[in-house]
Amino acid sequence: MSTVLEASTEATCLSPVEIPTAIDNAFLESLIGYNARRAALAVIGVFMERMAPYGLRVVDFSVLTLITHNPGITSRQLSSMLAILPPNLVGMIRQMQARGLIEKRPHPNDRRAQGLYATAAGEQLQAQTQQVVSTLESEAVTQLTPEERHTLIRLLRKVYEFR
Amino acid sequence: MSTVLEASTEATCLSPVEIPTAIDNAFLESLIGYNARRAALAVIGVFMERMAPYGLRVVDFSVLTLITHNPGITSRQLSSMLAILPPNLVGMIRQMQARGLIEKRPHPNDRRAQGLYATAAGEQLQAQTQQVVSTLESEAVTQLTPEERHTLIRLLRKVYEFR
DNA sequence: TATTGTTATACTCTATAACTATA
DNA sequence: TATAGTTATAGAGTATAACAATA
Repeated sequence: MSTVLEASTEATCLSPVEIPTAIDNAFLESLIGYNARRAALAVIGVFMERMAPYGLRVVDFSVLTLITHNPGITSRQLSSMLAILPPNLVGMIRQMQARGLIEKRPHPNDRRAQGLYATAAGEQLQAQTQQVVSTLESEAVTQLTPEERHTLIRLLRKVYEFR
Repeated sequence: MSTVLEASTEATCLSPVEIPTAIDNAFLESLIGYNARRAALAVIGVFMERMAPYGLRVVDFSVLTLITHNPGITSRQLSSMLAILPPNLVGMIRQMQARGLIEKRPHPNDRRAQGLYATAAGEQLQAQTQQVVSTLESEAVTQLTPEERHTLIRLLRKVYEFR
């Protein structure tokens, strides 16, 4: 994750032919999608750094969190919630199972499905990393007042819930 | 691009073992990064649909826009601005060149570098698609007042500029 | 010695088709 | 006939190493 917007500042030569040194990025910067993406990348970048020691990617944390908070959730439900296609969940789940973080149990009403449950180790790791994420969240919005933070989330929801 | 958060609503069976039907996603939804990412994905999803007829992806539009607004910009500068690694720009630039949208000219002061310039066709396509993007932006934030839109962008900048 | 643009390549992420067992 | 989970695989996106030409 690198700094996205660093204008080159080599003020060495003023060429007769116009070669830009300070870049005009006004239009892209006026777009919600552009700014939302940059903000997400910035936060998620730090997120990845902090999660790495625990061997979790962002998506792993999301999966483990949803399973912990929703014991018995199915793979299909995870797929819907996180917009991950079912085939791409198989490996993640298998890996977390192999690490002893989660386990599968037969679904009581549907023998096709399987309920997913966090193990004690999984719950512990989730609690640990949730704390890390909460701390990061506080830091990331240190520039924002609590009210601004609330406003930001409310406005972001408005943007993605209208579709 | 699918709906990310659709709680399964099969109200058929109330099982004795607790199998969640309405999913608890409260923690993830409380995170700036999560909401920013969802908002970005929502807007960019529509973005992709609208750009497809012009044969441009989001990144292509960004590149074409920066070249149009900064005639003579170098590949290295694009790389910094858009957080795209230099090797991954080569193909894009070659393709846009083959489509007659941009052209390369020798850099006046640095024979290693090349200035990138939009052709007449490139400028026309950029103007067309910028209009499409502006329209989309208006629609995407139709739920927001102009002031809210301004606030949203200001707060997003605060989040990603603090690093 | 450092930088620009490039090649080749590897790795990750995401998407599609098809199968099985159940519903 | 439709759905849950899975396999295999294809494609897109992103990353690193190394090179020639030039600074």
